[in-house]
Amino acid sequence: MAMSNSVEIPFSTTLLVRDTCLCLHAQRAARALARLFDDALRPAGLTNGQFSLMMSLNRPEPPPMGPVAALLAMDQTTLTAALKPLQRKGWVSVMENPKDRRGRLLALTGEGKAALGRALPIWKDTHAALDKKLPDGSSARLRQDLQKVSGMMDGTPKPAEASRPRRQSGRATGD
Amino acid sequence: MAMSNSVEIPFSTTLLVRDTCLCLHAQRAARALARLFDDALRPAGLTNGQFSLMMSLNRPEPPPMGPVAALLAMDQTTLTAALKPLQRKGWVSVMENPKDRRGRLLALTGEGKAALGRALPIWKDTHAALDKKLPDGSSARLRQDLQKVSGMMDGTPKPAEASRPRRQSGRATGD
DNA sequence: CCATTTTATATTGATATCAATTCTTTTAGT
DNA sequence: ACTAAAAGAATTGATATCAATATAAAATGG
Repeated sequence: MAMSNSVEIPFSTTLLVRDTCLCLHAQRAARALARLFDDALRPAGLTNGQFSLMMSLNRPEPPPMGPVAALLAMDQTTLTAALKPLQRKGWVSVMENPKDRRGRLLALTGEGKAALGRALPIWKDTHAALDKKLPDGSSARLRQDLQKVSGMMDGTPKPAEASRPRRQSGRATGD
Repeated sequence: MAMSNSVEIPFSTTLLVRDTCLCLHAQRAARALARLFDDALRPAGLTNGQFSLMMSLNRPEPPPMGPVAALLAMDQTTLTAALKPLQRKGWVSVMENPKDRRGRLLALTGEGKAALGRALPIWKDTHAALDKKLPDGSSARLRQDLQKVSGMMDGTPKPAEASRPRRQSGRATGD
């Protein structure tokens, strides 16, 4: 009598989702590429994410956190957390912005630049090998398409909801 | 004697990496898509990853863990961890395989199927909206290219290294 | 049948990710 | 200046991710 009415989604639907879901495909490819670059960069003491983050800090002027998080399409709190191990290693310095004491300015240290310099040729080789393994033109096309996707969701908050709270309602309850 | 010799990577290199790194582009797009689907699926009490995982369990026969992890291109230990909250919710059952008592068989419960059924229309709508926002043909092309990337790294261990240890050497030491 | 190896999964520890919240500082409005 | 609102980050708590390792059971080779 329990009768949860087991809605029985057809297997064909499962196959459809499995084959068409862009989000699933993106997560899979992201995991696979992360492992590829993590393995390659391990001798340099960096993960793929740390490499990208540190490279994004290699600028003429130390950037504040907000724009860096936006560039990497990650939550600001994720960036705060990601900086911790890099600060501990002495590769990144986080200093108060004298012009706005709420803000922080992020900069590579000398050691950080050296580590990044050691990682760079590994990145070059790994990426070149990846490019070569992909069918001609795939690489550039994929890059553009991925950029479209991340660009679609970033800065442009649809009108009709300007300045919404950080996110809608309570977290998933899952009764 | 410290002499870290601050290798000064040119800013142009930073821009090159930022613009061409497939791994970075994949991570950004994956994060953006994850947020999109997480937000949409929240009322159903699922994240995008939980949705994909549960959908992959909607089969005629309960699969063991290995193939599911491979399908999702995730580490087996990640799958073990990902199952925990779903088991707690009573949406997925993990049972010992009577044919091979090392293994586990994964199955959706009735409640799990019901939850997945509630999430399905949300996925459909979200994905349709996403497709519509992408330039014509981008969606299918992106899917194919992503599949090539994840497929490139999965089952086909190059010869000349058969049965390598789970991963090469020690973890990144950092310095 | 027993010892060795291999296979399937779990555990531990570290980092990554994000929602919700809090704290501080700045900016706006008066 | 004073107050209220907004902005930038940090913290907390939960899940995700993976390397290294451990455990158990099956397969394999005498």
